[in-house]
Amino acid sequence: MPDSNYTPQTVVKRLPVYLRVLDNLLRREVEVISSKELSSETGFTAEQIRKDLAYFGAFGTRGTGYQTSYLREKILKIIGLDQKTPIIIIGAGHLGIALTRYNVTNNPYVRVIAVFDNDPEVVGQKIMHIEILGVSEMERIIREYNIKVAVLAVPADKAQQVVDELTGYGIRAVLNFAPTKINVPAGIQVHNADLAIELQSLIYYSSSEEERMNRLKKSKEKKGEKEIETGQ
Amino acid sequence: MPDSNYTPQTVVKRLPVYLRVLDNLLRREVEVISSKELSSETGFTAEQIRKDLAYFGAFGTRGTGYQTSYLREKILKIIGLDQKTPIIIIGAGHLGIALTRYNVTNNPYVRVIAVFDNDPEVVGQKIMHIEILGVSEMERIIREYNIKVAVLAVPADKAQQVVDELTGYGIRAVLNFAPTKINVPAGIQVHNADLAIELQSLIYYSSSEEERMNRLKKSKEKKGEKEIETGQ
DNA sequence: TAGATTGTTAATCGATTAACAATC
DNA sequence: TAGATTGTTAATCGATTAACAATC
Repeated sequence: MPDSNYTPQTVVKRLPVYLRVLDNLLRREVEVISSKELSSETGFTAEQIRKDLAYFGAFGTRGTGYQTSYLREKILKIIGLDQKTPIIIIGAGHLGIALTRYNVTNNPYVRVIAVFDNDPEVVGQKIMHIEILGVSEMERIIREYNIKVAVLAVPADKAQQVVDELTGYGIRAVLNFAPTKINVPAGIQVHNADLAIELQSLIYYSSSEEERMNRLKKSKEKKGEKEIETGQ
Repeated sequence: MPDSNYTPQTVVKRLPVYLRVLDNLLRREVEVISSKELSSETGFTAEQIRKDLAYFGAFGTRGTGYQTSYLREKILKIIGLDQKTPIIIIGAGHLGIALTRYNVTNNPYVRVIAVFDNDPEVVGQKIMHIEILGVSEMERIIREYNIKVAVLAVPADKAQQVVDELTGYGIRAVLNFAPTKINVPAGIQVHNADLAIELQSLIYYSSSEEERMNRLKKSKEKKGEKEIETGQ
């Protein structure tokens, strides 16, 4: 029963793109924007943009378009970015450090409260002004700051165990960079940001259609042979 | 005209997941696996897995399942990972460095040929054993190693310009970490791995359905008020 | 042969695109 | 009023799920 207020995930994923474009437009002091112009800025169709926004309300003016700053405010509210979201990052390896720096410098909508690691060598150090804490401090920090969102940058073999802990402490959404499937109770969101998988699926497209078809043909032929060999 | 050999992108994105699971199974010396078991390892349905594989051929044995090592070989061929793919990484900032290390240590299917940066301070340094070269060397390296895949980790305002160069030198697929839309000629693939956007869409789900509905309601009410205020 | 599981076709579901009335 | 553009409903497209015959 997808209740009447259900919004497809595919729509939700586009909202931050709209937000970014609106931020850029405001910087350029563009005060009004049509769905057609938003289309050329985002790469999504104008129809899709209008339909996406219609899930949440009617924010435009017929004949004119959308008031940039007003639409931005609305989208901020819809996503829940009207206040800075406190987040934590688990894992202070190279990726964890890069993600911390990235979010501190480039993501104005979140506040990185702390980074956690189990290596005593790095605990106590700082990434920019953010402290690296031992994992034993996780529960305290999560509860103290009422943190709901965690970024996971730990090795694959530690990921499930860490997420079990996190959900136990009240975390509701995890951005998982560990290359492994994670099981969570209903209602908890895990989004996978699997860099190796992204790259590998891209490699599929890096050969021409012709090369792919040749590989495929060879694949099918070999299967044929194999069946004959073993089929007797 | 989606020709008969066209494979949906959504299927291609699942192939590396199958590959990873098969790698793990082989390590555990599991020799045969059913679509049902693959389902529990991947989180995709058994029907979907069988249908995905059917795009490329018939690799299983009815009544038995799939031979792990054979299916792995086939998927390697399909994606084009049967030989190590040479890639380059553009941008030796924190993210570029993290991506380089990550792929060198964790992605056995690619070989990072070089990292490029325009900062003379970092050019000449090494990340693990990989050299950081000036961007003026890009063309030479791309042509010398016949590189088709690039990972882009440069600031947003440099991204389009760099990609224009890359495609000019023969790059056919770009994994873009820069938070901006990139325009490319037909036939060139750009996949966006936008970390801030991933995180922001996750934040949407970090509040409960109730909280979201409240925000939404408020949003719609305010819009209502606004219409009344300005509608006279 | 009986049991299991694939490969494939048909049915369903969901998302995108097209069309257009509403309205600024 | 004429032109423009939204918001919304209907049509289309594509992907997932269900069903089942083929076959090991």
